[in-house]
This record gives sequence, C-alpha cells and structure tokens, in this order.
Amino acid sequence: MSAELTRGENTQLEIVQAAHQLFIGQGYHGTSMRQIARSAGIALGGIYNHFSSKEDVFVAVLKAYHPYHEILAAIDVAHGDTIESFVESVATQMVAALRKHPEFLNLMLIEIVEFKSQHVPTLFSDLFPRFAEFGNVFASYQDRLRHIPELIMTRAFVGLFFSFYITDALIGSQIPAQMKEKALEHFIDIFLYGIVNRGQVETSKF
Amino acid sequence: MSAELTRGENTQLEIVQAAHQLFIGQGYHGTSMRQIARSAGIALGGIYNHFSSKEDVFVAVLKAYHPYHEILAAIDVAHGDTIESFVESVATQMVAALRKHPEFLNLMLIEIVEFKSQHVPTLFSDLFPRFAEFGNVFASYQDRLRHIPELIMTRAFVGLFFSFYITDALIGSQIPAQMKEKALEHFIDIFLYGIVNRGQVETSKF
DNA sequence: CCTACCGATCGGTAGG
DNA sequence: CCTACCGATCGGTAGG
Repeated sequence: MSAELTRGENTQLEIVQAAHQLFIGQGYHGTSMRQIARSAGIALGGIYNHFSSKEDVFVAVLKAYHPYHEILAAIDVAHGDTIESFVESVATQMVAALRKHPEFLNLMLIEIVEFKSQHVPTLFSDLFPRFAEFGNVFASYQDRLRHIPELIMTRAFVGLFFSFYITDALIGSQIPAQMKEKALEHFIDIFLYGIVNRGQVETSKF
Repeated sequence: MSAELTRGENTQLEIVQAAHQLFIGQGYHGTSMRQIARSAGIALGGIYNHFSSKEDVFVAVLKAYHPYHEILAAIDVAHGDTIESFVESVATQMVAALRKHPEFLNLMLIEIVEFKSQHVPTLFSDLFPRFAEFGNVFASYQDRLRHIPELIMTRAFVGLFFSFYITDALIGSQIPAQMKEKALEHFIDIFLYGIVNRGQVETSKF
C-alpha cells in the first residue's frame, strides 16, 4: 500500500506505526516523542510537521488501529437460519477478529487509564447505530426469544464475549486447561440457553 | 485505626494513600514522586525512608487497595436454599462490593497497561483457591444444573458480572436509560436461565 | 524535515 | 530510627 503514498504521507504512516508499537509496549506516558521519532527514522521536530502534539499522535493511532470496522463486518458476514447459528457465527467471528488484533485491547486500556476515556464518546457514537442495528437482528427472531429488551440482550451478548476475550487475553496463560477447553463454545451455549424461549413456562421475573 | 500507628507507620500509610489517589487519577507514569510527597505532606526524600523506589510504592498501593477480601467475603455471606437465590445474592453483593471500590478497576488497569501485568500472577495465585471453592458451591447444586464444568460456570459467572461492572463503570453514563434499567437483574436472569436444567431435553452440545 | 535550544520537570541520590 | 532539608545530577520531556 505504501507505493501509492506521497513522501509526506509515508512519513506520517511510519510515525503512527512506530508510536503504536511503542504505546502498546510502554503506555502513553511511558513513551517519549524522541523514541517515536527515532523509531520512525526522523528527528524529534519532524513529528510536529504532521501532528500538533503527543496526544494528537495517540488519537491518530487509536483511529488507525481500532478494529471495529472488522468486528462490524464480522456481524454483516454472519448468517444463520436460526438464532442459534446466527449467534454462534457472530460470536466466533467477533472473537476471531479481536484475536487478530490483540494490540487493540491494549490501546483501549491506555485510553481508559491515561486519558480517562476522553476519546471514547466519539468512538462510541460512531459505533452505536450499528450496535442498535445488531439489536434489530435479535428482534427479528423475537418469536423464539424470551421477553428481554433487545438492547439489554445485545449488551449482554457483547459483554459476555468481550469478557471472554479479555479474560482469555489477560489471564489465559494462567487458566487451567479444563477451563480453556471449549470455553467459547460453552459461553455461546450459556448465552443461547439464557435467551431462547423453549416453550415452557416463562420464568423471567421481568 | 491511625491512633495505634507509630509515627513511621503513619507516614507510610499517608504515602500509600496519597499515591493511590494520584495513580488512579493520572496513571503511574503520569504521577511524579514529588506529587506523592507533597500530597503526603513530606519532603521528596522522605519517601525513600519507606520505599526503595516508585514501583515499590505502586506495589504497596496494589496490596493495600485490592478489594478481593471483601468480594470473597460477599461470597461467604451469600446464602440461598436454591441456586437461584444463591446466584442472585452473590451477584448483588459482588456488584455492591465493586461499586464501593470504583478505584480498584483503575488500579488494575494501570497494572495491565503500565506494568504489563507483571504483578498479577501473585495476586491471582492468592485468589485461585477461593475461586475453586466458589466452583464447589455450583457443584453442590449439581442435580439442578446442566452438565457444564464448574470452573467454566464460575468463569462465566465472574466474567458476566465483571463485564456488567466494567461496562457500567466505563460507559454507564452513555447507555440509554432503557438499557440500564434493571440491567443487573436481567444479567442474573440470563445467567441462571443459561445454567439451570429445567428438566426438558438437554440441548447442550457438550 | 533537521538542528539546536528554551524552561521545566522526571525519579532518585548525595552528605550534612 | 525518623523527618526534613540541602545542592547537584540522572535520563528524558513539551513546545517554540
């Protein structure tokens, strides 16, 4: 892709790539502009030809590396004649998409810890319409599901699998083999079992 | 409690308290030893009479403020004749315990982002035996539950409610009212519905 | 895009 | 053993 870039654009890209590597390895305050410059192959002052501040570099890294395009694409690609196959397809592809970008979790944690989530509202407002759209898919299977608001169902789905992803990424190496084995499949199974109405008496209190 | 402390112990406590406040507000690298000293009411050099380094201060803060004692106490206090009342009791008290210590999430994120989870194995190995013990409670309700390994069930439980806690803490202010309302109760309900065997044909693939 | 410099501040240390 | 300073210095920082 770099063949089509002007020299200026190429330098900008190298700054973002270098900064990304350093941020996920050392955090934001733990990384200096001099390190970024050196790693990008330019002088310190050269960064300020492309970015107005260190924070500006971080925002560019956030935008360049967040994988929600791919996660949402995974939702679009997902298919299934039944709610079961749909949920399994989405979950599998979401986890696969997140696993392809283990650095993103790190980036978001930096955003939370060192920026107090300052830039999150922007990211979330981009995401929310698609999030609501996802809820509509649940609504289309309404007759097979228990009476739970779609947005709650969507949040529970995202939360459950995001928590799977986070616990897998963070403490996966310490989790006993018994626990890791088929854990995602069990997570999917528990979620489905939790939302699908199997025709017996509705026991939800809500 | 401070009435029983020697002057040296009191100073040490004030350093830890000051450092805690600053770390959760600014991160580790975003906080200077001078800020900690000023906030603790002593000179910079005085910190080094109690701690050998800035990292040493952070470890002391981590140990002093992690609330797993209280979370595990919440589990001990939880009771219920049925799996439903037990899960509801534990979930409610865990969320309440975590909500009483919103700073702990921040501390753990600093540990992850800025220390690459270096100190986590120690914390987790303290926790794991109690974690397994919790799984045994599920085992005691075995005849009412689907055939899912206890540790998977425990991880799903912890993951689901930890994800509720995290999403609530991080983006709670941006979640539509419809979504927040009774969300915890719905989470509990979904989990219970997902693990309890209601006597019909077992549909789990596992 | 580089050189070179600024005011300031970083964690940590010295001896008194 | 502790508190509270001193002058000096470390590698590294934002920003012009």
